[in-house]
Order: sequence, then structure tokens, then C-alpha cells
Amino acid sequence: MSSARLPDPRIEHSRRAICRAALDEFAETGYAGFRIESVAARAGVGRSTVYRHWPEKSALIADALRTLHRQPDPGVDVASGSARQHVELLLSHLARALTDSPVSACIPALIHAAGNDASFRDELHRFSAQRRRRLTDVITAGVGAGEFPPTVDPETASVALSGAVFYRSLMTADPADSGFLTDVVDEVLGR
Amino acid sequence: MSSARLPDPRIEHSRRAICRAALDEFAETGYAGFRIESVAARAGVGRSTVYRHWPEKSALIADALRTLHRQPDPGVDVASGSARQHVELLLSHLARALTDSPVSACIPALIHAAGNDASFRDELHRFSAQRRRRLTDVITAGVGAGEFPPTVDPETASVALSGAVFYRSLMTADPADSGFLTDVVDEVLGR
Amino acid sequence: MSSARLPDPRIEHSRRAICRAALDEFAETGYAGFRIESVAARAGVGRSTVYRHWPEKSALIADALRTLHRQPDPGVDVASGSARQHVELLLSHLARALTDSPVSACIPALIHAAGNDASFRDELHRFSAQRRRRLTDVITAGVGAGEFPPTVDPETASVALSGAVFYRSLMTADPADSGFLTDVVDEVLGR
Amino acid sequence: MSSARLPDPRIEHSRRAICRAALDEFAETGYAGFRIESVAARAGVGRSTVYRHWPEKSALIADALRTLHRQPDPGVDVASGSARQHVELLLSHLARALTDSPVSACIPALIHAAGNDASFRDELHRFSAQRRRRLTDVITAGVGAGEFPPTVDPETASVALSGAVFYRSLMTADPADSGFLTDVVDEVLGR
DNA sequence: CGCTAACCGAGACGGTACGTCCCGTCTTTAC
DNA sequence: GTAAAGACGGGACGTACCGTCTCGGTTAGCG
Repeated sequence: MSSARLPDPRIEHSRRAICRAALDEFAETGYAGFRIESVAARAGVGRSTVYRHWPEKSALIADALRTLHRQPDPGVDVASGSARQHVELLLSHLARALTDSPVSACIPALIHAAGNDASFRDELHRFSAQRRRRLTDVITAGVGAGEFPPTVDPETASVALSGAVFYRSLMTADPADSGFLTDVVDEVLGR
Repeated sequence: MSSARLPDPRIEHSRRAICRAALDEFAETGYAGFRIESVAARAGVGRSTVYRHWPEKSALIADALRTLHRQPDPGVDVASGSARQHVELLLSHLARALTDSPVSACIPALIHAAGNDASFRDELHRFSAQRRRRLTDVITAGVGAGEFPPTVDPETASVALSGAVFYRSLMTADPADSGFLTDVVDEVLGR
Repeated sequence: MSSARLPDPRIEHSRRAICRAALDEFAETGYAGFRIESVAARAGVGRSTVYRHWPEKSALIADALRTLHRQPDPGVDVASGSARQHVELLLSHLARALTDSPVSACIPALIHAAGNDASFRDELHRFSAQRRRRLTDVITAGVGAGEFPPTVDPETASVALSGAVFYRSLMTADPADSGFLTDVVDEVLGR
Repeated sequence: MSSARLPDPRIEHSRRAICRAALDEFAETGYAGFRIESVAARAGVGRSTVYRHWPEKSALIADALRTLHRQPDPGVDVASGSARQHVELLLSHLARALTDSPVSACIPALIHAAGNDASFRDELHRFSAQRRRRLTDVITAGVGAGEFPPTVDPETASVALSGAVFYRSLMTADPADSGFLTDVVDEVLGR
């Protein structure tokens, strides 16, 4: 019958350990400065084991970053609370993701990598689209419920809101704290 | 009078050529992949001349990027036209800067570098603050003239607008074209 | 049994090839002008392989020169012939060693290096002591057999004879040919 | 008449200082490790001044070493004392020259350099011939005076004696002290 | 004296070799 | 058959000198 060979549990174990180590390394040292040797050492693994599973450095980095996307969604309970509360919750999740390790250090690196590599760019776009879809949905619901003005375009609004958080976190010295979030939601979705 | 001694004309000549070459290299290959050897070759200069002026790769990159900031402001003529037109003009300049070489490739790299180096971070913050100030001023003027609703907070609005352009350019597959700009200005500054 | 682990056959192969190449390089260009890059090229080996086995240029040179000392002794058959013939044979071996490559170019370099480095000095002293011992022994035997005057001090005589060959080969324009050897043996060991 | 311009005293002053510094440098660091920069610094002179007078490193070294030969002969008073005393005196001068700075470090370096450069070789041969001639003359006189056996060939004997001192000083761990000199003179010139 | 030509120091320049670090490939042995 | 260990060829790094060059400032010796 199905002789699907179980592919040796050690393999999967190694892959996991290496990916985790790669994320740590990436968060600490960024794209440049990322050393295969350090990753192997972190993972308690021989250098050749890394090369057995990924053909080269960039492939490992890409793969490791991809695992970020599969991390569990914070899960906002849309059933209870107002649309505005949901929006602020999603934005504060985003703000925290941009501030805390390890994602905080990976997003900028991803943005940079995206500039020079089409596959990274696609990955980044897919990732952010997925994150932003929740936000767009919530805004759409808010408009439908009459909580936000009918003139609001959910797509544009979610870009403005996400962009505001990004910009505030990455390009200014001030944090995207709850006061800022309140202000920017007022500004974009009306008061 | 001021007998300011010109130290050696060759020095300034070399520095300029190297900085220009470094920006090109940076735009093409990013932070990783940046090779001093290529820069020297581009600049038509010996490798040692580069090291004579900058102690190491990162210092050269930092210095070269800094020259970006000193590039002349596009200069929007605020005297004529409506505040809304000014806002859209500034945003389209930003969008173009994020799309065209060489700045397009440098900003993402700067964002990345900022994640791992405080001095780069300060540089980036200073740079974006300077750019955004023009936008904030124009919005303030528009509010004063009654062109934008009095509820608009210029500071928050300029972050939302800049962030929207950034996000659209860097994190999505769609360009920050004039249609998008119109929409997002509608959204943030009212219609 | 002895499960003495052979570490890796490639290592010994590389070491041999590099040492041989280093001796050639040394003989051709001397201490100054000795370039690791040339040695690696001669040996058909990557530059880093050289540094993997020797920490720096001087260590490689020292090691390569040491292999000279392990080269097989010419092996003079003491059983047949007179003591005088043995003496002349040993001296002509020495003279030839000082004239022919590769040793010819290494001894002067060793003498020079010995002036600036104690370990080279010890090496040189050990090397020459070993070579000279055969000569001293043969002279001692010749004195015992009554072939040389009893007033001859074998130690002093062997220094005078070896020194004469060295001096003639290195410090004068004339070669230490067989005529010279005959004369100097006459002079030192009597006629 | 001849308006032979005095060639600017600064030039001669610089040359002297540089030559002296070059000898010191040579004695300290040998042929390899000889740095033009160090010489200039020792001489309190700009690096370019060195290059103004000597086209390259090796020319400076050669020139500096040549000044050694012009150093005043110790001057043995042949009028008084026996031939044997004169011989021992000359040999002890040679032994001291091979032991004390700066010559001690230059001779080995010269021997080495002679191996790779014909002009150095000629220089060395000329130098040693000049030194040895005094010795040969004294031996000849001693033979003529009946102080040494008529069988002594002055040329061969002076090579054996000089060679013995060289060998003892450079190739063994023992010094060419007065005891050794006595022994070797006994051995070569009879007792 | 004051001029002028030379010599000078300082140091930028294009090169080249160094010794270090890491890459991605490979070979060997242990489990 | 997979893993750890690590040798291998390769190539960029940042350092140290090389020998060449350009630059003003000083200085010797003539007018």
C-alpha cells in the first residue's frame, strides 16, 4: 500500500532548530551580517547540515522568514465590541509586532531584501496583504453598520492606517502608542 | 582675509567620485553585496584610496547615504495653487522618490540599517522629519484657510499621508499613483 | 589494536605539496620576496589552505627549511678507504650542498634568518652540528689510526675544515673545488 | 674658472642621516622587514627624501652596506710583536665584528642577499677579500720569518682561519673566543 | 638685504601582499 | 542513510608598505 516513507524524524527536528536559529540570527544581525556558521552553532548543528537542507544562505533566510507568516493570528473576536475597538486592536497588534522581537527586526530587513529580490518582494506583499485584509474587513463592517461614514473607502483607509503605524514606528522617534492610534483613527475614519 | 587652506584638491575629487559610486553600488546591490572593490572600480580609484577616507565599509555607506539628505528639495511653490494641490504634489514627490533610483533602493536599506544601528536610526528619523515638515506646514495652512476641516490635526494627518504612500510603495504590489493619492487625501483630509 | 586514526589523507598531501613549493620559492626568491600566493600557486592549492596549516609566512618557511634537515645523509662508507679520502668526500658533499639548489639558496637565508630569530638560530646550530659530527668522527678515527698527527684536535680541525669550505663557497668568487679541498686538508691535517 | 656649484649642504646631510638610519634598521630587522618608512622616521626625514636620493629600497640597502666597507680598518701595528700575535689579533677583530652590532647583523644579511643578487655578491666578495688580504700578508711574513712552517700556503691558511671564525660564530652555539682562536691557529699554522 | 631655485615635509594616489573570515563544496568517519 | 567535523578552493575584508606624485614652505647662496 502506501509506502510513504516517514522521512526520518531527525530531519524535521533539524529543520525546525535551524529555522528558529536563523530567525534569531536574522533579528540580531540583519540581512548583512547573517552568518551560516552562527546559525549552525545556535542550532547545535553541523554547518553541512544546513547546506543539506537549503542550497544557500538566501534560501534559508527566505524560508525562515516565511515561517513568520504562519505564526498564529492574534485572533480578534469580531463578535463583541464596536468596529472602532476592533480597528484599534488590530493596529495595536501591528504596532507591537513592529516594536517587539523578533518580527520587529525582520520586517525592516524584509523591506530591504524586497528591494533587491523579486521573490522576497512577493513574499512581503503577500504577508502584508494577509495582515491588512482583517483590517479592511473590519472597516467594511463598520461602514455597513453605520459606525463609520459611508464616504470611507475601506481599502484606502486600511492602507492609510497601516501606513501611519508603519511610518510612526520605523521613520520617527515616537512610538505608535495608544494615543497616536486614537488620533489616527479619528483622522482617517472620522470622529 | 580668510586664507582658508584648501587641503588638496585631489582629496575632494576622490571623495566625490567614491560617494557617487558608493550610492550606485548601494542602489544596485543593497547593504549586503556592497563591495568596496566594486565601488573603487566604479569610481576609477584605487582600493586603498577608499580606505584612506573611510575606515570601513559601513562608514562609507553611512556617509554616502547622508549625501542623499543634502540633495536639493524639489521646492514646491506654495504661493500658487490650493493647499490640496500642494499636498498632492508633495506626496507625489515622495512616491517618486520611493520608486526611482537611486533613492528608491536606499530608503529600504536605510530602514533596515536603522534596525541594527542607532546612528543610522537617528539619521533616518532626521531625514524623514525634514521631509515631512513641508507637508505638515502645508496642511496647517490649508486648515487655517478653511480649505480642510478644522478637526484635522496636521501632525497626525501628515503621518497618515506619508505612511500611506510608504506602505503602498513598499508593502503592496500596487503603485502610489495619482489615483491612489487622490483617494488617500480625500480619506484623510476630507472630501 | 592500534586504531591510530589517520586524520584525513588530504591534509598530509597538502602539507607535502606546500612544503615542497615553499622550498622552491625560497630557493628562487629568498626570504624577502617569498610570497604565500606564489607558494600556493606552485603547490596547486588555495591560498587559504596554506594559512590553514601554518599561521603565517615565517612559520611556513621555518617548517619547510626544517624538512631539509631530515633529508637522507649522503652516507659515506667508512669501512673502505683511508680517513683522508673520507674527509675529502664529506667536504666535497658539503661544498656541493652549498652550491646546488635547493639547499644552496637556503643556507644563506637560514644564516640570515638566524641573525634575527632565536628559533632559526637553534635550528641552524643543530643542523650544522649534525652535519659536522660525521666529519669529527672520521678525523678522530684517522688520528687513532696514526694517519693524522696526534697533535690534531678533531673538534677544532673539523671546524676549520667546514669553515674553510663555507668561506670559500659563500665569501669568495672561487669555488671549493677538489684542488682547494686537497690544499685545505693538507693545511689542517698535515701533509 | 670652474664655478662648480657646491651641491647644497642639505643634500649631504640628508644622505648621511638616512644611510646611518638604514644601517640601524638593517641591523635590527634584517633584509626582510626593512621598511623605508622606519628609516625615514629614524633619520627624521620625510619619506620622499629617501626616494629622492635612492630609486628603491634595494639601492638604499646596497649603498648603506657599502659604507660599512669604508669604515676605518682597526689597524694592526705590524711593526711590533710576532706574526702569530698579529694573526690572532686580526682574527679576534673578525670575531668581534661578527658578534657586535651593527656589522654582526649585516654580514648574515649580506650573505643571504648575495645568494639572490649578483651585485651584492660582488660586494661581499670584494669586502671579504679586502679584509682577508691583511691576514694573508701577515701569514706570508710569518712564513718568511721562519715563524710558521714553510709548508704553509698563506692563501689557503687564511681561508681556513677566516672560515673557522665564521663557522664558529655563525653556525655553532659557541663563541669564537680567544681559547678557540689559539687552538685553531695551532691547528692551521702549526704549534 | 631680497630673489630664486633647490630641497624639503607631508601625505594622497594606485598598487600588491598580507593574514582573517566566511562562503558553498567536498570528503571522511561515527552513529 | 543521516549527521558532525572539518579540509578544500575561492574571494572580500581591512591593514601595511611600496614607489610615484603633487603640494606649499623653507632655505641656501647669488645678485
